[in-house]
Amino acid sequence: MIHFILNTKIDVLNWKILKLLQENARESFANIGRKVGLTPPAVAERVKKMEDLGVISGYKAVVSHSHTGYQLKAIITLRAFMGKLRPFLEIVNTYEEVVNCYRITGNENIIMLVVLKDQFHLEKFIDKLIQYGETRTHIILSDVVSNAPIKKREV
Amino acid sequence: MIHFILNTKIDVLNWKILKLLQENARESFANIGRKVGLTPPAVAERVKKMEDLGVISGYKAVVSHSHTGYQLKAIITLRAFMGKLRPFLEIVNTYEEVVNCYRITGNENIIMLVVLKDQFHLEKFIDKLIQYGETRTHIILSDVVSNAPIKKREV
DNA sequence: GGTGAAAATTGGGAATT
DNA sequence: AATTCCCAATTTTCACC
Repeated sequence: MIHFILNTKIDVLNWKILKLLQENARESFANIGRKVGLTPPAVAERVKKMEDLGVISGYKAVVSHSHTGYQLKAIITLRAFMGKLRPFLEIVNTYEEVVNCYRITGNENIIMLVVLKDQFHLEKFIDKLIQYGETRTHIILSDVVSNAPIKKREV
Repeated sequence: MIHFILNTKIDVLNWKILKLLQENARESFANIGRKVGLTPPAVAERVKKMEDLGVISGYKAVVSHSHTGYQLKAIITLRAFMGKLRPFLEIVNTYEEVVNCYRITGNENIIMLVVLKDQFHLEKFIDKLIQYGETRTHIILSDVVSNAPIKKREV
C-alpha cells in the first residue's frame, strides 16, 4: 500500500472554511458561505470533499471536564515492564479517565492526559497502572493552550 | 466569591445528548430528539442551557494534522529559566505548532503537544524555545487515544 | 441557480414538581 | 412559582436536480 499524496493541497477558501468550522462546527453552510463568498451548495461540496479526503475527520462538542465532575487533570507517563506494553495498549481505551494517550520515544513508552474527580480518584487510577509499569505523575495547574485550531502555515 | 455548585447535575437525558454531540457536533436537534425521545425544541432548550452553564464550551471540526502538512507530532517539556516562564506563557499562544500546552507540577514547568512538518521544522522550533529554558523532546509514534469523549462516571 | 423537503426558531400553553 | 416539555407557525437551511 502506497500513499501518493498525504499532504492534500488546500486552497485559501478551504482554509477559511476550516477556520470557521474549527471555531464553530455547528455553523450553517449558509452562514459560512456568506462569510467566505460562496453559495451554500458550494460550501457543502467543499466540506464534503474535505470529509472524504480525511482533512476533516469529524465534529465534536467540547464538554467541560470541570463541569462534569472532573476537577483534576494530570499528565501521567508510563515506562512499561517487559511484555506489559501490549496488554496496556489493549486496555487503555476502556479507562474513562484517559482523554489522550500517545506512544512516544524516549525513556518512557507512554504519555497520557487523564481527568479525575479528586486526588483519591487519582490514587486509585495510579494503582490500576502499576501492574503495567513505572508511572510518573504531573498535576496540571492550568491550561495555557487547549486544542488550538490548525492554521495554514507559511512555507 | 463563592462557588456553590461547580459540578452541575446532569440527568440521563442530557448525558445522552452530550454523547451524541461529542460523536457528531453537527447532528441536528431533530435527529437527536428522535434518538433520545424528545422534540426538537426540547433538545434545543437543553443544549442551550448546557452551553450557558458552560457544560458545553464549543463545537469544533476535527482537522487532520497529517492531511494539512504536519506529519510529525512531538511532546516537548520545558523547564523554564529563572524569570523566563512568564514571557513564555505570554508568547506560546502565537506559536502555531503548539496544539496543547499545560503548566504542570514537577521538575518541568510546561508540557506541550506540538505538530510539525518534518524534523527540520522540529529543529527550528526547539531553537525558538531554548531562550526560555531546557527542553526535552519525545516524538509521538502513534495516537492510542485521541480526545476521548467524556462519559458519565459511576460514583 | 432554483425548487421541495427538512430543520431551526419562536411563542404560547399544559403538565410536573 | 419554576421548570420542562409539547405543539404550531414562521423562517431558515438543506439537498436534489
